[in-house]
Amino acid sequence: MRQSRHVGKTLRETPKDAQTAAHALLLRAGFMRQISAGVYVYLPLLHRTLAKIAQIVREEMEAAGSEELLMPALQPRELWLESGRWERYTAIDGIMFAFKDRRGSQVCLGPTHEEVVTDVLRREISSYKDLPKNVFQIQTKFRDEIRPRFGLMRAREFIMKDAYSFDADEAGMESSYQAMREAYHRICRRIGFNYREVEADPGAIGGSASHEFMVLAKTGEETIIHCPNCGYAANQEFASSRLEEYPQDPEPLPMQEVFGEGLIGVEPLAEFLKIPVWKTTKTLIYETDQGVVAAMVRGDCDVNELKLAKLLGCKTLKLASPELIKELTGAEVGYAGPIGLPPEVRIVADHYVNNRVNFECGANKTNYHNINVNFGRDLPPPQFGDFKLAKAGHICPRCESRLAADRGIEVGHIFKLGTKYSEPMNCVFLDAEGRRKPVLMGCYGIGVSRMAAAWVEQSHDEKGIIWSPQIAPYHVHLIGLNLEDPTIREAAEKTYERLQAEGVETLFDDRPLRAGEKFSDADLIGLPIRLTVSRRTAAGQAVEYKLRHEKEAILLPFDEALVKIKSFCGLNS
RNA sequence: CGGGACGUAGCGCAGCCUGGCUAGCGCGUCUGAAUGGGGUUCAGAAGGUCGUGGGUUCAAGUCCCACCGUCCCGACCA
Repeated sequence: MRQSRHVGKTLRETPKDAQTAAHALLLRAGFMRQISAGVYVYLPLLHRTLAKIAQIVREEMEAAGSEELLMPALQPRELWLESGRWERYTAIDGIMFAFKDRRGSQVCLGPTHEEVVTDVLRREISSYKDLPKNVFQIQTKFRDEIRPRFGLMRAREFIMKDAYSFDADEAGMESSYQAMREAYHRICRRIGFNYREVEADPGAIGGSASHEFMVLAKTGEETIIHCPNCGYAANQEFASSRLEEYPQDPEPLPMQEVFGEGLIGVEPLAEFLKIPVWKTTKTLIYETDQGVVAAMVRGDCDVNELKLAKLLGCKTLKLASPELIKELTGAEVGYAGPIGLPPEVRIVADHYVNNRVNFECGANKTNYHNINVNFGRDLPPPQFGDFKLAKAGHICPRCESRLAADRGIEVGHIFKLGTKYSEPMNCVFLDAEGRRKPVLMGCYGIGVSRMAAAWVEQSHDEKGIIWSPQIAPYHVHLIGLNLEDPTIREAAEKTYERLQAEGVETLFDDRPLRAGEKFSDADLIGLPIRLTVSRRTAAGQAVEYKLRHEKEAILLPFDEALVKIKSFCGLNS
């Protein structure tokens, strides 16, 4: 492509809305433009990169036995009523674009395709002989995000690859899942990501097991908890951990109410009471769709709200308002405790709240705390569960090492769905004994557009993006300098022609600009190889060859440069 | 959804508090000249419904109201 005719000029200044490096660079380098909140135009350069990512994904999916199809983005409400997800996606979470068509039928723009694919496949499958099946598509998805953010990272319209597997039994589903999992590793490796696979929560999609593929980046929205010793790794919202336990007092002491004015937060409280932080207790008041809940965690911990919601079996969960807290506890925020709450408040506690002798908790009275509290004597033991938030420094659930934390960008997520959709949607088959059984499903997503952003987040310097040859929009950025000189112009044109003839994808900067501007643009756009043809090179039939991630350029005869280019980009000679 | 901020030329901003002639600046764009391997220099020029609608006023980019749009923050505290 000739840059003189290319759409997507570079910007000298960073657009003010750009928050992350990837967002800023993709805008500045002319890869995309924003159309509205969370909605972007993929300009030609980004379009090419997306196509390359999609192609890698496609090849690996097909290699793993999946078959490509394309389902509609526009979906009828009926299917979502069948699966039972309409309410959650529209009214409760409000994450789905839904509206009425001209006849008054409710329709939505698909944020995902479990319903449609289940509908499609239930018509295909009637016998165990029809299984297994595996289909995928690469398509635009729509999600009315609460807060679109960071450009392509959290957009309202984005490109996703989603695959779905259908099996007759557990073993089949397991092997489909493992095949997809391996394909995901191959995809991440081919693109060249520095990534980690982690255990994850099956969440709203549902199902029994789930893994996420996280690209490691400081600006990642997810926190990964992992064990440097045994390799355990999980999304923080799903991670387990163990806490250090401490020697307990030999005897329970009398419970006591202590005045401590304005002690907000466990650190100053522990200091004031002269007790270790682990003896303190946080009691958090939550409003849920099933009433008010008081959740207790050890003072040095936080609540994992996802785990808490699962334990409670509730659909919605949020911290109570200060007004409600005052009403229920009779105290200002900061002094809630489990003793003396109204009977309608359900009390639950994390396991690590238990097995402590003489612990502290709020007294439900402004400025007062109870110390030397003991379950059984001072209050009935509540329901216990595991809902503390795992953190770096906690003990690994699988070995004795300390956990560490990293930030990551979720680019892939795979789920074992089981019969979550096949059962309500009646996607069934007859087995060899003639018994009717629901199909076992799996679903497997990859954020194609998010991968592009994740790459930039992971691979850039102060000058611009650094693409790998695998997903770069073009292999070579050919810079022509001194083009007003006909001899040089001809040399540059000829170089361009030969590169194209050899199958090297080339962006040819034929614009009448100064060298500095061209080199700056080249660095910003970040194609992996830069070739320069100029007064310096024209005489000797040479070109100047420079890799984006290296500092020095070298002068080479064209044929030698061509060999290097092909080998660097993995092109056949 | 709650809270906050912003909307002035293609991009980034000033002007608004304290209303007053032809609304400025930098970058970019166009013309000319010089320069010619890391955003060079000089001279000149074009380009704006001041988000939209209403109101106050002799007078509104500036004050008031509504709407639209964009961005940021949001429990980590018991």
